[in-house]
Amino acid sequence: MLLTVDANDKRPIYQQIVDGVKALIARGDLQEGTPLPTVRQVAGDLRVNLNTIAVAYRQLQDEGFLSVRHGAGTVVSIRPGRSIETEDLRKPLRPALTELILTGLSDEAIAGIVRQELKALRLKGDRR
Amino acid sequence: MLLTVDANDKRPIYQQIVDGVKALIARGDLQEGTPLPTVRQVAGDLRVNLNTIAVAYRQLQDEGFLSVRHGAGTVVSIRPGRSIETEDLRKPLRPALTELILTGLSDEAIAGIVRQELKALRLKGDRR
Amino acid sequence: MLLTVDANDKRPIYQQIVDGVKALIARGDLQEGTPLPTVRQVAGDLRVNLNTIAVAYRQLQDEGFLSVRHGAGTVVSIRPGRSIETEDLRKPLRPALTELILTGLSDEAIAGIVRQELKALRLKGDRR
Amino acid sequence: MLLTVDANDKRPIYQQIVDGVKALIARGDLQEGTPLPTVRQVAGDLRVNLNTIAVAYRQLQDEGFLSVRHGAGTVVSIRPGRSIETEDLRKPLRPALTELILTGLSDEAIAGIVRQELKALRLKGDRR
DNA sequence: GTGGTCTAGACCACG
DNA sequence: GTGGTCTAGACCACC
Repeated sequence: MLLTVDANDKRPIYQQIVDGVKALIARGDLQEGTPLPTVRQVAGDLRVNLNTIAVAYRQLQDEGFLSVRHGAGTVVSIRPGRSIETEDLRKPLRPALTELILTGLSDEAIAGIVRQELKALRLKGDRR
Repeated sequence: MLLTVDANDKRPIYQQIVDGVKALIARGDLQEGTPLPTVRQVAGDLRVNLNTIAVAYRQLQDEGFLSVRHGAGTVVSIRPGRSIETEDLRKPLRPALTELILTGLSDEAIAGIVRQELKALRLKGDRR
Repeated sequence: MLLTVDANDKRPIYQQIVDGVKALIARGDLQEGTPLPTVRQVAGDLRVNLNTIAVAYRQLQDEGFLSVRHGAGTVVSIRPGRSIETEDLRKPLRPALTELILTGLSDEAIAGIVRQELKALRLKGDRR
Repeated sequence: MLLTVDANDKRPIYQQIVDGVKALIARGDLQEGTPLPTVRQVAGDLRVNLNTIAVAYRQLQDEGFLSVRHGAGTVVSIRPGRSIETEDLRKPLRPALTELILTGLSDEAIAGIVRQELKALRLKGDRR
């Protein structure tokens, strides 16, 4: 698996897992139907508590990104389970963009950074 | 008062205050030297405990956005408190952009949304 | 416990904790990865309120000396949080040195005192 | 007068005044018998509250550095009014030295910095 | 169990 | 009157 957890990251571990899986799906590394490692295996690899991984998988399932087939493991499922409002998608962008503005960067410079990040997030197979 | 707190927001109250003040500075509503309302006043307006506001003001001071004079008030102070690395500014962007990608939006569409948000975050003069 | 608080000390309690932990790190008693006692334990040992210790730990985290994991404990983490300018390190020296000068001590005598203090502040190995 | 106050300094204003006068005495710019400007004048020059300067003068008087002659103003008085224990002089040195140690500087390097500072504090007539 | 946040209320230091 | 600190006690998020 390409997942990692960073102790210095301010996000809780379960959130890092959730975001990590989403990133892998977004870039195409994980496709519809791809089986995911078991909770136990991820927990062992990342040296993290079992419950933490279970919470992450549970949230991914709630959001419709994972499909749990009883006795047959977990597979990726692209169809989102809950409807998303664009406002909810824009909100988390704002504090991040505000920080960039406060460093004195121009709108063009910030747009350039965003374009770089988008490119990096879509580069299939780009192991961090 | 230009600050608000939203009970539904997942960020803690003090963080909402911090982000709110930064946004006001970024858009030019608060300029260098502008006095801020007292801790007690903000606390009263927002129906929030005194200490919560004090924590927010303290963090803003640590980051160099406020200059707090003990018995006197608080004023905006743009000087950078700690140097920020661009990597630290890019990281919070990624989960937000990933969510946008997962909705199926194209890079162009996402860049358009970012441009809209940047425009909204700037008020007085779109400088640069 | 190696930490103490002195009611006669003019520094606030949380600052004494911060300085105390830094001193333990500087002398090598606390090394990278060493777990720190929990907030509750320190609070109990020193007969001080929980929040006061939490404030100290938080400041140490902001300065990059501690890595706090939410549900897990706290460990020492030497990585620098913010870059420090030498000028900021020299300033607090000046009032202290001025007081020594005013007692009539020679530069050599003062330098001797400083050397003594440096020796006392280092324990494990006087490296370098 | 050569006194200044810095809003960004963490010390309270009255303490900056106290330290400033002591520094001027230590470097010889103010000598025994030298008259000091009135509280009112200093307050006006520094654009600071009258009471703040009065508190500073009061503390300097308590420590024996100022002598107030009723109706004849205030003059410098080198004989310290209260006995000083060396331990009390060493204590404020420690947090400052600890910070220097934590940056990784060697004892020699730190001693060098101290020597530089001592030299600067003694340079008569060196306007900051 | 851990740390994080918030409240209510108190007292002190500063200007 | 301002901000700074501290307490006691509560509830929540995380592991």
